[in-house]
Amino acid sequence: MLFSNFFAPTSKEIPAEAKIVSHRLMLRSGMISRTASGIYSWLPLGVRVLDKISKIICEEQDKIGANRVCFSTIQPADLWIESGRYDAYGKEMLRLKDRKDGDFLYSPTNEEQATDVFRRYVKSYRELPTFLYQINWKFRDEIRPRFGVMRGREFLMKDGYSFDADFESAKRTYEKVFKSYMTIFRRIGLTPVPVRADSGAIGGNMSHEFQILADSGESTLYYEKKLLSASDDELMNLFAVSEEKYDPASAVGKELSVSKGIEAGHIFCFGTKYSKSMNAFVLNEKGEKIFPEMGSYGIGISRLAAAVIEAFHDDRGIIWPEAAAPFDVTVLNLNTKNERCVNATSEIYKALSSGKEVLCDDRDISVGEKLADADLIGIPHQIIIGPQKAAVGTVELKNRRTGEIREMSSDEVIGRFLN
RNA sequence: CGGGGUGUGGCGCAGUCCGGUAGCGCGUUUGCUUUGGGAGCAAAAUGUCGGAGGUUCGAAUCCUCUCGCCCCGACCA
Repeated sequence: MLFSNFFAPTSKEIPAEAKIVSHRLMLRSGMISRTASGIYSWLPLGVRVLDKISKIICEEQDKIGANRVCFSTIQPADLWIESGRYDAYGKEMLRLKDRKDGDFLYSPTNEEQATDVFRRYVKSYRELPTFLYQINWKFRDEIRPRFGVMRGREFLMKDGYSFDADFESAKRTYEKVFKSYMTIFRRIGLTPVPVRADSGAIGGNMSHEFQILADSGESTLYYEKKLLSASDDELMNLFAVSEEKYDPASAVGKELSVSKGIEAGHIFCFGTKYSKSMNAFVLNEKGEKIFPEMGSYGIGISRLAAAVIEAFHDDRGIIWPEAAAPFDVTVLNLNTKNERCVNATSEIYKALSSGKEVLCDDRDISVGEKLADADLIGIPHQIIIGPQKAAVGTVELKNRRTGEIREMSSDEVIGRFLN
């Protein structure tokens, strides 16, 4: 992609509305654009990040036997009246009417929808466990949206729903998801802290939140110091809670850390609440009705995009971890009128485009502006082509993460990325 | 919903107290220069001052109502 052809409205002005660094950088780098309070349009840079994160999530969910679906975002009220949540959900649910004055809603979560699909098609215990997930936009009419997409009203969430024949099986599924989530966050380059949580409106008795450590986080976490180096099997049994559940008496003798965190994921094992209320059953080997033990599992993808920025930035801009980066590498031609620079840029750009996502800055603007944009957008690797070095046949490769700059020939830099 | 702010060219703001017909910086456009860290010079364009009503010879400014947005609290991925 040529920068001259790329829609990324960058700005050096700090938007007045943005109070936290990720929100500022998302606006300044042209990732998002505000439509209304808590509602954002995602611009090309932002969409690329959402796609990168989504891809990792899909790969890891598929590995544990989850099936990707896409539920309707508009749902009839009847489904929610059946589960009892139509009234219980309150004003956070956006309610709509169609032309026939029928009651609908924009889904804030999908236990009902998942249970409805399940009960229509799954009739036998032999088909369990069943695991459906989707990546789709949700709407919750939050009392107070804030911090950009960190707490938006409309947000992209991966939500999964599992159906197991009995509690033991449901618990195994829960543990598989737990590990899958740890892998997902780590692949994105983040350090997740799983804490025991309340199950809130979803209901149930087993629940963990996955918190990303960040000073701007809204949750306060208390957890055993050794948690950050524990294996996944040990993790579930270590002491880690958010502030609301923290009771100093239960932590005596444990060496605790206290940090702020961003809740990026939340998993629940809640039993038969929905299968029973919605009459979703299968027959067991004796021909008896059984109501599946359910779990639901969410990751806030749009929030995660912001959380990654909270975790990885400096005073110049974003520093994307490779797994979430909108492009793999950016090629910066510092002088578009210098023949050597133009040739080297074109050669490198063409070579890398076959195998990498490359953003090539071919704009005829000042050097400082290009470098500033490159840092602001924060693509992990920058290939810098300027007249001084090009004259001796070299370019510079800068690692945005470490700041390290290496001089190498065009061929070397191409080889570095296409090996 | 309660409390606190705020709304003025694309963005950031001044002007509001003390009414007199809108200004600054950035960005944008054109030309020239420049080219290794948010360029220089010159010229130019862009505003129904959030909206409605009122007071007045005259309203960004005063009054009434209204809407949007931001921050602090309860809720959540």
